[in-house]
Amino acid sequence: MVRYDPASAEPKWQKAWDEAECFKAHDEGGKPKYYVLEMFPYPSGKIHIGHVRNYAMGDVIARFKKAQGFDVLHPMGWDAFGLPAENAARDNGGHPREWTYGNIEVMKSQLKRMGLAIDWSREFATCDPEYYVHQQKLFLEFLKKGFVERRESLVNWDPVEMTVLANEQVVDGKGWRSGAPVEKKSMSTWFFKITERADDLLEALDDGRLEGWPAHVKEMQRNWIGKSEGLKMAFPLSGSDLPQDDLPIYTTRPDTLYGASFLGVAPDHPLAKHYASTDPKVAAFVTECAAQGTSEADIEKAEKKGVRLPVTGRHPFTNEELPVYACNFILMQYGTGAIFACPAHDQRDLDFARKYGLPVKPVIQPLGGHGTDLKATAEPSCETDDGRTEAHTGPGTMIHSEFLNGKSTDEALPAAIEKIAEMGWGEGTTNYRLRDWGLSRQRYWGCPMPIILCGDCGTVPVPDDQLPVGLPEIDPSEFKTPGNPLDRDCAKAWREVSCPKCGKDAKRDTDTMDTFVDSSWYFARFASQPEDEPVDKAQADAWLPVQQYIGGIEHAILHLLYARYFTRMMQECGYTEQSEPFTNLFTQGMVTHATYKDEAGNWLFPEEVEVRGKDAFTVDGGKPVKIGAIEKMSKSKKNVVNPMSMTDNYGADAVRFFMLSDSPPERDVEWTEAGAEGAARFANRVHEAIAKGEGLLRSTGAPGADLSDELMALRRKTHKTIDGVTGDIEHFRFNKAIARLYEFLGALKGLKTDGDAAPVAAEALRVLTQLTAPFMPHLAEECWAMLGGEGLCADAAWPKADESLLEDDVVTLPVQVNGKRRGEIKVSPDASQDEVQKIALEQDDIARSLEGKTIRKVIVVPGRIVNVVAG
RNA sequence: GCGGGCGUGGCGGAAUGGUAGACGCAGCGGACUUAAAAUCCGCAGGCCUUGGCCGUGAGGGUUCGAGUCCCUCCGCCCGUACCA
Repeated sequence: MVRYDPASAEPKWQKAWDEAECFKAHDEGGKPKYYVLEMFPYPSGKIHIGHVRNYAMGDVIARFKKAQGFDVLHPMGWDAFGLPAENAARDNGGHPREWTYGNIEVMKSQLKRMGLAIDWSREFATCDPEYYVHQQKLFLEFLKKGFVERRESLVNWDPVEMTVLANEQVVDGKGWRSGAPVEKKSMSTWFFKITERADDLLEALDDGRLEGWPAHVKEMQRNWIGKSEGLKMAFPLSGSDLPQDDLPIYTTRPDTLYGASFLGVAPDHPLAKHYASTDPKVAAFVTECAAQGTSEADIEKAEKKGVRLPVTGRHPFTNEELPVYACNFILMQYGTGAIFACPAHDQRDLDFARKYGLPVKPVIQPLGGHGTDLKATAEPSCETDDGRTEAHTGPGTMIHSEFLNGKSTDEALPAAIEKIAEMGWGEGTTNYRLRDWGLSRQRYWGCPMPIILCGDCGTVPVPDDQLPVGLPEIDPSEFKTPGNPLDRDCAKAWREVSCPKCGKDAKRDTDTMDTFVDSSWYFARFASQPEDEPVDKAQADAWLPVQQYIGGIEHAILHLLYARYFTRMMQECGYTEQSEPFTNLFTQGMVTHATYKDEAGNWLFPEEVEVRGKDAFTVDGGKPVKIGAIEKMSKSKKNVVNPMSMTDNYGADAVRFFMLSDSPPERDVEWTEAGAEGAARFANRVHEAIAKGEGLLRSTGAPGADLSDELMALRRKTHKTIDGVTGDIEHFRFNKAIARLYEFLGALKGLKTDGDAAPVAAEALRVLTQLTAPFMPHLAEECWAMLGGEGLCADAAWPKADESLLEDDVVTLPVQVNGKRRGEIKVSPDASQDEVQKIALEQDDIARSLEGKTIRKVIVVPGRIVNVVAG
């Protein structure tokens, strides 16, 4: 018998699919539409095993939905702008464009080798001018509608490299390459006013529009938007050289106002900056904070520190003068950048108060237990039972708070707001953690802003007939110089233009757009790509929203929130009826691999290592190798495998199959060679089983009604497998679908293919082939052809389970005594509870276990279990 | 720090509150072979002498019954706004 040979079969069937235009989406036609999309890849050089997992999942869905009769759109493209292309140009010479398109070519051929059911006719890269011209048009439309504006913002500035740094490029407050302390610099940049949509973005998480999203992703977005109800109020200031009369603060805990012991402002708050200009101590502190990382984690994890400012603020209720500090844990971007601190009921405030000897005034008596004898005191309080001291941030009863005394915290909150509003000091307000989306990037390899900056007219849109604003040709050597080449002489001719409004000398905006903009509407462009506008509404809405979106959890917040926001803006501009882009979302886990180190502690690639049992050795030399932790694949630890060499070894089907077989798709999966071998073995076993039924689909009809028990059992197994695998695919339980395929293949052992058995075998083998097809599409075609199936397996209709064959005529029920399994009984599935109870109590093992005991209760769960309670 | 996730045999993992360990990997035994590879068949959570006992990160709780629900704790991973 001929063994299955993926190396010859896979290219053969890929060609057959191509020629039949099997996976082309049809805009016209009466079939229901289904849009399945995986997050498009960044063209980094070659495909990663993580891509294989992602696209294998989408491919299962695409093929499954096609078989179920849908007109499927399953496109592919490239998220092609971004910093790595410039880094590559700097390090290796060449132009970012060449590097990017070269990578795309390689990765496309690699994806094709995977045999994915993709409609390649809709492919584009975001760096194609034909794509970004429409992005520039959208930007200008959004500008006209007031969704975008230009304003000042702070960035990480590397004074040596003369460039803006990403947060990840700031290490310990220093630039990653130069090592120079990073400065915070103010620049005029563009913002999408996403905060204006915060409420709708939040509401849609709960009003049913995103029912098909994982709850945890919605929770993450909810927290990210961070809506809070609170109080905005101003504390009147006194002191020398006052730049402002009062200090507006924001708090979500106005109930703790009587516990206030100081006021705090962010280090980059105008008040702090004002005193920094005259007081060296304040200046030193502000500079120190500016050097601290800008990321939220850095700020929150840093030791709580501050510096006293020469002002005090008057407490509106007590008239007490509270000291004002600049504190490193206050964020200028959140609220008003200023707070009142209540150390007794906020941990950060308490840490700070301890350090600087500030009073701690408890005003909430915790519910129940400890803390009942609290007094207003300058000492740290709220001791817990084990002697630690921590702030009580939970609910309780108000004390030492005049008009609030005796109220619960829930009652005190609105009461305090009302009183402050009455007195005219402030008002209740809603605040969001979400900030506007700054989209300007001081980089070359991105979509240019279609804006001209004129000294007289300000920001002027580039006229429509001059779009796209392309990237100027730049000599590759320019990328060796740090900073944005668009700002330098090499781009002078491109940059210096006359103002379209007044005709005077002006210059282009040299910033390019955040690459998140590129990925915020690509899914719409896949659905419809007219030449003269971003999308055609009718055509786009025929496909949108994406029914199934699949990608990494790392995009749970930013990309998905931005895409949701963009869809709303496009809706308002009349490009779609939709407000939400993705109906169902699935977030898949990462691919991990063991790490290896040689005796000297150097990382080794998996192909340099031979694993024998629990030990490992180098391939050349046989020196001992230390096996380390199983971790996310990363170049630095060399624990990466090349999907293409794996495909050479085992076949694309086996690689795809293994990626889906071992772990639930939302969880991380560990790549192992043994697993890929197992998948290849499965392919061979299927091929072998099918070979027994060669031509059977041509030579035999449907199974008859009068069959032996054995053949009936096989038919039941066949139909139960259809039912199970169908449900598993629908619910993204690919690992379980595959387990069922293994089980089914096992049940086909010793299959007879003659006489009465022929039609039953034909049915079983056809079902095996078709259920395997979404996972191993090439093998399935080979099997389909062997069985004598008509046309391509990829075009065949999905098998339907016969309901009458899904139930057995006898069920086995476990019987427990006091919750422990003591025996089992066989009963008819429709036996009454009384009958089941009777049979259970008479069963030998059960009767023995019950000897000398009194039966108190018998619980019968139909079709499940019997539990006898006895004592 | 905050937010999210995960924790079950040697390993990946199954299990609408109802037989814990389906299925796979590695392992062991057997068949085939001069031999090996490949393939096929079988065994397999742990502990005690055939029937039990113990077992789902730790500790409590709810229940006739808990891997699953509740509370407390431990460990690991991800996100944290200019990486994509």
